[in-house]
Amino acid sequence: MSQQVRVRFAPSPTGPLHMGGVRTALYNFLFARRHGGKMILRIEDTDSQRFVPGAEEYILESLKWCGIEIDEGVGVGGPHAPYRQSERREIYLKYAKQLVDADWAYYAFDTAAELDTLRKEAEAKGETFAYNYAVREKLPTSLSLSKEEVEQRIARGDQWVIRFKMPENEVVEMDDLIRGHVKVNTSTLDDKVLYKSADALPTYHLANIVDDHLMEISHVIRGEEWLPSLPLHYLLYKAFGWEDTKPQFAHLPLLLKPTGGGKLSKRDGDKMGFPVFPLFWKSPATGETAHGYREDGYFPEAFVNMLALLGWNPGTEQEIFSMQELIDSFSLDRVSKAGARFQPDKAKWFNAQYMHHKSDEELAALFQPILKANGVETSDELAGKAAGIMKERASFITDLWDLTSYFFVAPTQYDEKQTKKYWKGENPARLAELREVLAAIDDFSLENTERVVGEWIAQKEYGMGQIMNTLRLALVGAGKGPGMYDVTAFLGKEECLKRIDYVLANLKPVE
RNA sequence: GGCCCAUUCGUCUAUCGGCUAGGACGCAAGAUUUUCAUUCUUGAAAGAGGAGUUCGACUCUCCUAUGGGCUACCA
Repeated sequence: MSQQVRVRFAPSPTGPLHMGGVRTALYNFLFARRHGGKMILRIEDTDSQRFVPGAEEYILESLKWCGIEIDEGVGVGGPHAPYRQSERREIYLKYAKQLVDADWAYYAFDTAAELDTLRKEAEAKGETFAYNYAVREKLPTSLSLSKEEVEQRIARGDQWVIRFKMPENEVVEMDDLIRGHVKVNTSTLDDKVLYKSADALPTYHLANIVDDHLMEISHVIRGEEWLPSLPLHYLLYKAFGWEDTKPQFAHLPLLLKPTGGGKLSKRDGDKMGFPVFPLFWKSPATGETAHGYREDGYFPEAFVNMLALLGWNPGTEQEIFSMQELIDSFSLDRVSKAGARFQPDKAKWFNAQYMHHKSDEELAALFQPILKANGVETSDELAGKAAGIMKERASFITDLWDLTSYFFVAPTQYDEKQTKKYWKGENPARLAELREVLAAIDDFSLENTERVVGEWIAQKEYGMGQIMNTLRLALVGAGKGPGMYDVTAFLGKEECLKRIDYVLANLKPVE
């Protein structure tokens, strides 16, 4: 790449950032890092109606959690500040007027209500209303009105918009890094609003092109939903005379629902029990809440890894990637063209992989808050040890409590099935015998206990399964858990004997 | 309706004209295991349909079908 790579992630703060948005941000970030370029965060808050308080903070926190670093933009500043479009409003009018002066745009005075009736009338006749070359000179615009009237209307405070004057019957030829060559005839396009006087703000199209130009963006990597407006954007670059610095475009495939049709939405997550947002979200307006990957026990590395492989592949059979490995292998030409259906099972699998490879120390740090929430005060060492023993069986950090609680809290209730199966016949008496065997052991390490008990069972010719499961019932309270000697070693001699004594004294054998 | 994009196992995908179509998730069976998992082995499972180009097409072209996106003074 000859010029400096500068990419941007430009979300609109209209709600929590969707995981599809996170993926777009991730691909931008990977591309920037891969090419030694800059990642810019621009907030596109040009819709004053849909602004949601807290959404911007949510976006920032989400990116941070994922390890997507911003080089320039909202939150960090930079040479092109401000990076919030609402703080750049005075910039856009000048450019909009420049387009009017160059006859690439015009003023339109229709009200929303008037346009609405025009649309309805057309619909009634089985047609579709398009604001384009066919009607713009028949409607109240600066193309049909006299110069004086236009000035008069503006002066007296009539509301107006500036619309792009879409050429008639021209073919726009575009190149997309993912989709290749695309052609569109301009007659199928309409005169998009670029600027609205009502809130003195541009629309997406104008603000986007102006800012990308001003911020020297080299590559626009965004969702496929923007492909239909690419011709407009191409024409805008042409109208401004910026064609030689026009960025390259890459339109990403969409993330689709796990089942059924359409793109992934919040509702799917609620229905099928998986998050569609990176972080927990509570709507300030409605109080509605939504699950987040973070709170649901996902590791950010796993979430990012899973997201990266949804629509991109490295061309090898590697599936587990650290962020650095993603950076080293990412390339736009290995992004697929078709939409990718999101699969919760695969996300879970990725998380389990990371879970299995975490060190005891890392797990301890993540597990401690959960232990505390369950009223357990313990050392990081023990928390990590318990987590380490059981991590192979867990997919999420949140699974760990169910898997390890008996390490920290002695059972007082005993699983019915396990009790029925093993707390009968000779087993209670054998457990009493085993208690004495254990009591005589000095070195209570896993290996030694295993050896001593093993020899005892062999010598007495007892059934291994009966003995071990009875012991499991006493120590764990159920038929679950890791290897029995993992439990004895963790608990220690004193606690083991205590739990056995409790069972011997309190649990009534079944007949 | 119009415009645009897409189409390989159920799902994510590999294949850039030579294929016995590979991997992963999930599923099934088996092995391991004192429990539950993990792990390992094996298995079932795909080129939307039709024309063309070619010695040869999953790969190229066209048509059809299907899916998706867009069609706001929202992004």
